[in-house]
Amino acid sequence: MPELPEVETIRAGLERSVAQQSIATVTVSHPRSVRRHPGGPEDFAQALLGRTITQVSRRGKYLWLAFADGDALLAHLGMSGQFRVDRPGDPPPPNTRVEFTFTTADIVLRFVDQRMFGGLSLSGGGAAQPAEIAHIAADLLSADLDWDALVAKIVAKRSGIKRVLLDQTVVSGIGNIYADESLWRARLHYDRPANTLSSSRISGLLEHAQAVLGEALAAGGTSFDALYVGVAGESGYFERSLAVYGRQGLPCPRCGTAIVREPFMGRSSFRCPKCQPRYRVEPSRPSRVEAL
DNA sequence: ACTATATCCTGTATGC
DNA sequence: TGCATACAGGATATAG
Repeated sequence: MPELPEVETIRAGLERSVAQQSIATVTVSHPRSVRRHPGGPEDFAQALLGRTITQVSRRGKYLWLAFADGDALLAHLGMSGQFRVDRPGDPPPPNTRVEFTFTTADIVLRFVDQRMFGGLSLSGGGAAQPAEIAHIAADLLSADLDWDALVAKIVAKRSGIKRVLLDQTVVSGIGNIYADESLWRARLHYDRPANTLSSSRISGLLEHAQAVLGEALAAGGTSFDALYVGVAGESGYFERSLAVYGRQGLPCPRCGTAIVREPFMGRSSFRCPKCQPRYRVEPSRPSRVEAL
């Protein structure tokens, strides 16, 4: 599942391949992949012709190709989206949904998406930052992150801490894999209410999350299968560094206890039952009212 | 305002 | 062997 490290790996690969290129042709082979474009697939393709890409940017799990005219092509990979940079004539990978060719580069850019939770859209005036993602918070690797404000926002929430980590309007870029890995490093249970944690504990959790994301990025992301690969089809290799995600029944790398898998928020959560015990509400001590 | 859930989608794995 | 079901989960719409 593409989360921040995977999206950033793809962003960097795209920037190396398509920056300074002008779009020559656009072929949409499945309308769902451009469902957020109001004018439909034909209008989407037509509107992109001749645009020159200046750079490729990212915020959280969104990325966008900025155009010289100030607009942008906004993309989200969803569960299974990929960008592939191929040679013309290379057979298209299965589930290729949109294809681009360029006026000068001898490459074809393909948006591939098996499950089609992802998609592409044209963002008017979005080159610096698309208005469509104004609600997406800064991520833990971004320069404009306000650490203290983030901690304050989290400590005010009553939701389980994992739900908060996954809320892209609080902090962006974290998905199920890195949420579980961060919580394991911080020895926290996923359902512990955020407002039962001290600010320093939350800050520590965020430092762990930042470290996990950075390490995964350095490894090129996490590839479980062919659903996440880089723009040249290469796998990331952070999977071997995962402590808990997908490892139910295997020993916790810290204490040896078997990792468990439990449903939470309609998806799987992985934790060490010994390092990350369920949070118990402190028994409120009988309030002796002195005056009585 | 805040919190939680239903929904979208398809290839793969598992169960009977 | 074949068919049915479960599962993977990011973001959004909707409900409470």
